[in-house]
Amino acid sequence: MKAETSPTLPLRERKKLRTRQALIDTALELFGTQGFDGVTLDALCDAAEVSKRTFFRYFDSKEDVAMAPAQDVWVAFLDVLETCPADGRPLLTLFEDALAEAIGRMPADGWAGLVLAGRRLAALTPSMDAHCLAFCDRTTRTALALVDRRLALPGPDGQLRARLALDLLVVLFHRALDSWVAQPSGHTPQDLVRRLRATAAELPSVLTARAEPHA
Amino acid sequence: MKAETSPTLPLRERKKLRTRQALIDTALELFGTQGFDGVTLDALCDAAEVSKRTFFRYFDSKEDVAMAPAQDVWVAFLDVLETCPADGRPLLTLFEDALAEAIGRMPADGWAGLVLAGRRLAALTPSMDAHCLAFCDRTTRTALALVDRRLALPGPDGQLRARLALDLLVVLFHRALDSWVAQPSGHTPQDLVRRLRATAAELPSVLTARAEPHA
DNA sequence: TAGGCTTGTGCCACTGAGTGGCAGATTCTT
DNA sequence: AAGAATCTGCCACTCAGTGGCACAAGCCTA
Repeated sequence: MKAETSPTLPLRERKKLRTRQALIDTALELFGTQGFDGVTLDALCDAAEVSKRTFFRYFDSKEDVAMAPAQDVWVAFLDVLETCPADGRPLLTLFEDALAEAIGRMPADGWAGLVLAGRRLAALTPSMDAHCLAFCDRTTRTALALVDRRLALPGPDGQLRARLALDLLVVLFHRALDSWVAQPSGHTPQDLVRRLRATAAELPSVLTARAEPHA
Repeated sequence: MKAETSPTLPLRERKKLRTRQALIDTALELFGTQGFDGVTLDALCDAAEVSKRTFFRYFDSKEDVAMAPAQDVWVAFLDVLETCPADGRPLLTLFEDALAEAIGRMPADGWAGLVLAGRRLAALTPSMDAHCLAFCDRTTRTALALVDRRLALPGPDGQLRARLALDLLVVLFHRALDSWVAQPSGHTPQDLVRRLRATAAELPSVLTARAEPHA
């Protein structure tokens, strides 16, 4: 990941960004080789040359640092949602488009690799998975409040429908991530968007799909 | 919650069930009055008159004990899914029906109250929410494996569609729980099923619902 | 009903995540 | 250059969760 920071930022802010990024990089590196539970916070802080106290000024938990790149997408998503045109698109399409754009905004050079590392780790570490799901849930609630403020949700169940649409989006994103992570190579943001679209395309048939017993 | 246990069970098993239920009851009672974080494990174990070591022989974590009643539904769900007829119903309907039956199997006398207490707690306690979501995710995976074994999932995307259907079910259940918890009274399993059905009925319109900017 | 056998429990010491407080260092402002 | 604001390091602390071992309670034969 590039450590390059806008030179307009004051020195103090640049240093903070660098420390943060250093923690993310070394964390994912160490976790990747020794496993999440195989690395104590003390060891991580030692490697990153910060005190444990400082670590917790940047991240809320040990899990947090490994999920930071993935969380960036959702922060961007909220930002897109805040400013995107509220035309007549179906709500779910609007959300999909916003998420696709948010993914597109991610830095092209190191982000994908960090997300990949984070997801692979989450697959092996229940507590990371839990934190990830909880984060998505919180983001969903924030997004709902945002949408409720900006848009007129029609009908008495408008709020519920919007919430369901957001829940659906989260589900689609996770399944898209699954298949994206599973592929052997070509882990680009663009490819992730492609998989998101493909997963979304399955949705209508999910509502009606049938299955027969084995022959 | 009834402590009555089948008299056919050996004494040792009956004792275990009683200890387990005592832990659940006192936990939800203490958490309810002093908050999840306001009660240490030592205090809880002291109140339930067991050692901390014993607590962890019954539950994997402090969060676990408060979620036990809610988890029972999903255990029952897997059981229903294992034995239900695999007729031509749409997959999602099949899942819905199975969950409805699982809810119906819950004991009528104290279960609803415990789930209610657990959910209210989860709304205030991020770590409980996280554990709950993670548990549902794990159950989803187990269910998928089960379905894959029992049913012929058609097409190359059959697996994905089944997974999405299960994800949808979990989302529907959570939204149903939300509205069930929000109502002032009448917290019965039957009412929860009613709300699950009502939420599911919204699903088709979610895929196409639109929203306009505020007037 | 006394013997061993299995299984559950209590106790204790330990690891590791996360927090509060304060003193000292670094950056910003004027 | 000095003072204000902010960030960091250090240390002691709480509490969740684990491993190990001795003991006790239910179980099963003779």
